[in-house]
Amino acid sequence: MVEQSREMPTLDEVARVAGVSRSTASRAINGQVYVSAKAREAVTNAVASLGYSPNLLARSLATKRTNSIALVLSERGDTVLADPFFARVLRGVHAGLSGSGMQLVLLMAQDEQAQGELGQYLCAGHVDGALVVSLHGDDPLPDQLASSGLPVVLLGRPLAKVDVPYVDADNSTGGELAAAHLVERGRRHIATIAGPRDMAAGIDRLSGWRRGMTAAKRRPAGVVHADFTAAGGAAAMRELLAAHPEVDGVFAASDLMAVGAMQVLREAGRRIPQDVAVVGFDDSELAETAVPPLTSVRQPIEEMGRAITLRLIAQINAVADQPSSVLLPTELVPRESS
Amino acid sequence: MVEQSREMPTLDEVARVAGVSRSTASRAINGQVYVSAKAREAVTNAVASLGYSPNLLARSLATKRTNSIALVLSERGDTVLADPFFARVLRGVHAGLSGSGMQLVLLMAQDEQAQGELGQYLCAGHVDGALVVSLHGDDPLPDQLASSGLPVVLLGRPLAKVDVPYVDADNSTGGELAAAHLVERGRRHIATIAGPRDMAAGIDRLSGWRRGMTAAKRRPAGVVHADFTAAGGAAAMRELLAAHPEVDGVFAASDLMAVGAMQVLREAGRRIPQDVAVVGFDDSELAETAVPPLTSVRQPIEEMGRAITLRLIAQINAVADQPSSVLLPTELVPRESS
DNA sequence: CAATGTTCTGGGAGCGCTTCCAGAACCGCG
DNA sequence: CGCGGTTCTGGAAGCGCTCCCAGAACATTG
Repeated sequence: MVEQSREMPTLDEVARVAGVSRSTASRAINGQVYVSAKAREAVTNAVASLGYSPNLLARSLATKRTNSIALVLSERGDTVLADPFFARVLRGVHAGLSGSGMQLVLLMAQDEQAQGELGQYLCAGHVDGALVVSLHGDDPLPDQLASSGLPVVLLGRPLAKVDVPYVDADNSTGGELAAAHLVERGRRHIATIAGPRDMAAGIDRLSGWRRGMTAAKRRPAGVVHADFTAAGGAAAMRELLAAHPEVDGVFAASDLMAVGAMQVLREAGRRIPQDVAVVGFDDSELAETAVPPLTSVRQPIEEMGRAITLRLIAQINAVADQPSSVLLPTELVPRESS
Repeated sequence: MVEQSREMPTLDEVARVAGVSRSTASRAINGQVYVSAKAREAVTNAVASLGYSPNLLARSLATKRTNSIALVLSERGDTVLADPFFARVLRGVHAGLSGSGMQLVLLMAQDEQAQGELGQYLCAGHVDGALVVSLHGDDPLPDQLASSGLPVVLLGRPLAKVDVPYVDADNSTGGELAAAHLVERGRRHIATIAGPRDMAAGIDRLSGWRRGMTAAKRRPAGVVHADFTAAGGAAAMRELLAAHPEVDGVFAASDLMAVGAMQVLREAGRRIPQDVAVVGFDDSELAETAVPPLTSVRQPIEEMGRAITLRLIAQINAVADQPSSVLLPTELVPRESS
């Protein structure tokens, strides 16, 4: 059942059919110089007639280049995959990869134990480099990988100061934009549902929002941390309503949390945006389909995925002069919820 | 910049440090029989002290086993990745993979030209098997792969009769359930927004719905095909309203189309579910968050992803007695839209 | 025509691993 | 003590490819 119906032809056979040596066949196939037109043609024909395609494994073993990179989700895979964020990153990575001839290996740390295996797998020469999406900023993996010499680029600012290049959205400015927007909309009691304290995205959005509030000379009307999920956002909103019933503007650090919050607001009889204006973060599809459509801070996730990929490929090819890290701009997309 | 800081130790070095031959070291590492306790311990120590981890490439070359499988998205990658369907499949695949020690390589046919490369890559021995998610039923890829001897399992019934095992949801029964439900809710003029004619999912849901209608002795009050997107669903709904203003029940073959349809209904002043009951398909997150929450036919997507993965692994390991194909049950999840 | 380059070619040594095979070491037994 | 049997070991031959190197073939000069 597992048998490969036809044995794959090898380079030796190609060489034999073409009447040249294996070396010459190899050179012809790889388009190198110093191959006579005659030999090249013979090899080309042999390849075609045999339906030869090189064994990439063997090639990799010889060249120490695998032409594939890993996308590492350093989170429990089942959780992170539920997040549309991930799909968008993947799209960006895919875009960045296209035309490079590289393949993508998807890896997820499913549990503690697998974390070790993962590092081992990555260092065992199966990939040329790794993209690490590590939502929790204190992840040891990036450092571990980088110190083993594997080219690594991070998506998302790491919390610890590690010497690994990263690409992130300008979360801080995004938070600032949200604050400014709510102020501009005439809101007087502005609260925030912040992300987790152990994720850079959570921290930076919150600090940006704080900066925006300070700049507008406003005092925060409540700060509650949640976990970026809809349920978490709902719980946080309940908490906020209880503690600060006067709240009339909320910045949720993710669209998912914003949607959860809107649900709670609706149940509490608050109209959106008349009674309470809501701003989310991500500008995901969810924001567009929400009722009412959600004002949200757009972060260019696909772009980020693309950026880390290009950056990694450049690093693998030892292109010099790479910026160590990049923040991509965020922008506010006003809709009807504010 | 690309240098691997420390050269990876090889099996030879382990053997030398342990004072045994390479063969013995290999046997010890792979836990084979016929290794003396003494030798085994020496090797174990050497491995630990050197920080050795086997080069999987070399191992694969020797064993002709790569311990990785491909997930092939035989659609334009950027499109398919936007679909939450895909994320759920991936989650299922991931679950199915866990504990098997296999890795996942993600492949997408980005364009016509890449389609060929893709097939070549897959057959070039880089993976032990392939999962093919091919939404358009007339995709030539599955057949091509299977005939090259590579173990392949499909997600989604292929349109052409090919000799490749597949796993799909019982779309037909799902459509039937939707019809029966709308009838039971007392709807008299039931229409459907069907999926594309060239996808098995579209065809099967429609035929099931037709069967359900016939069983209830009802005549369809309109059938419009759309493309599974929200915009498509909206356009279809407009068409339906124009042609059949009396419609009071709609089965949309995807949640996305259902949401689009609901938008149009709302704009047309129809109340949901009082004036028009709506049933979707997928039971996605969208169905839960829609306003009003959408009655939908649940298909166990994660389960399907898991099933194809287990099936493929079994096939790779040449486990006999595999059912050729499987339909997983669908069920109706009633919510407030009907 | 010898001398000097410039293409082009095949042999062969790897890459790091598994695995076959033949033989060494050890076991208990008559 | 010799003998068949079991357990263990190292040598060596691959897996399919790349790439170095020495030399062959050919072209170009004085």
